[in-house]
Amino acid sequence: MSTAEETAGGELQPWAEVTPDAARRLLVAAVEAFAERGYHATTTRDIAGRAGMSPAALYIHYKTKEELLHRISRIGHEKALDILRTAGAREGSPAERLADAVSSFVRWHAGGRTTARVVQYELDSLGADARAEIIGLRRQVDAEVRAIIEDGVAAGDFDVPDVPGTTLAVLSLCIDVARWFNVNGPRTPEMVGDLYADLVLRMVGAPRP
Amino acid sequence: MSTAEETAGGELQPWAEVTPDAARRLLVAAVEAFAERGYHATTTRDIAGRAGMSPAALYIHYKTKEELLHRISRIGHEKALDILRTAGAREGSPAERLADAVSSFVRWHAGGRTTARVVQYELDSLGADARAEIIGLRRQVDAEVRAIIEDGVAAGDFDVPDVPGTTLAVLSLCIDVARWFNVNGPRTPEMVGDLYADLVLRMVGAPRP
DNA sequence: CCCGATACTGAGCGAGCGCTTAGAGTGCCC
DNA sequence: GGGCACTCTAAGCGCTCGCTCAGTATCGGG
Repeated sequence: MSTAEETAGGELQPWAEVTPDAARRLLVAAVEAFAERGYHATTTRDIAGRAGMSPAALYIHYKTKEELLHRISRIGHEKALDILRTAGAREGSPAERLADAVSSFVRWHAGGRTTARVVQYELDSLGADARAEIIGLRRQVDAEVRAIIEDGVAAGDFDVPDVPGTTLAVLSLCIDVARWFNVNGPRTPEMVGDLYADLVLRMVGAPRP
Repeated sequence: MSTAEETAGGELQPWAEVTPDAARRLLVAAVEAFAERGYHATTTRDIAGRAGMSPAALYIHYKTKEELLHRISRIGHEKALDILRTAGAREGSPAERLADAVSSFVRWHAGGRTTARVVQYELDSLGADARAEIIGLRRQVDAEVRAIIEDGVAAGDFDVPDVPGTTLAVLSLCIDVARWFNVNGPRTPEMVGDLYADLVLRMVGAPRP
């Protein structure tokens, strides 16, 4: 996690766990292609081409095209959950923890927009079994954010009439960053993260710095 | 606009302008199929089948499959813009107008989730020319919301450090409703509209009722 | 009563899809 | 140095895609 792990897009590579090297290259190529064109509009020939291999090479490392999407989705959701768990478990007031969770979650969606797009918007392209597994991870993501908001309400720091609804809105706001964020736009991921943390603290009626 | 215009899903039919009848049936079938499976995963045979016609019948009324998406997208964006213009032009304080804009915009995204999904998430499936036209409509949508927020800031009713960023966040929040809203879930479109209007007033630091 | 215009169908074309298979190249252990 | 496991390619199979076209049913106007 210490050495250079950036692509041309300035995106961190959380794919170090994928081995061997050829399998990782194929997976990274698939992430880029799925993010650009969508899962169904991407061909296995396109993925293999981006990885500098023949179309048949894909099937040495993955059983089907859908298995690629499944692995991308699971690793991505685990990373997102990890980010929220880290923010939720840190020391500090509920407001500080919520601001940390939102800003880091948003930074991940903006900075790793290619990955986040696939993770958040291609869920319906998975088969029933794989989709059910991913939905389980999403429930854990939801629970993580709700727990912070409930802490703030219990501590009297937040004013939230509808905790489940507000949790949903906060997550929805963060996730949609992957749809509109433009790497060549005027905002850096850090700027959006700070703006959104402030907006979310307003939404829960927390005292802001 | 007065008589029964509801589908089985309880969704208003804004497709009265599409004639003749067979062309409208094909377009409604395309909206449902695109919303369920996405544009690229939908076949022309599927669209024609849902409309109770042969695959070839589609090409009597539309030149290509993409023309169907283009027409759906344009009509949908015009409807969305119309909703925001109506709310923005009504009488009342900036807070009342913003709450009205958000709640009606959200009701449209939740109640007409099938249409909204296609309109908001299949933009990239359009060709360059059609996409450029739709992006123009989106800019007008953005301008409409920003104008209300600017009015509130000018009147001293709102506290918004970053008007463009907050406008983006408000629209993003509303649009993402089309992704997660579930017709069989616990919330009605009206409940989500009210919740979101309140959350947005908090985001802009407006006095709330 | 027939005629042309309109709306539609059945059959199918060329292309590109996901995926398979036979075989070639490469390195490692004995 | 020979055998073997692993990795990759060239070729192509069966299928479905978007779309086309010749032909049929229907119907209002003369």
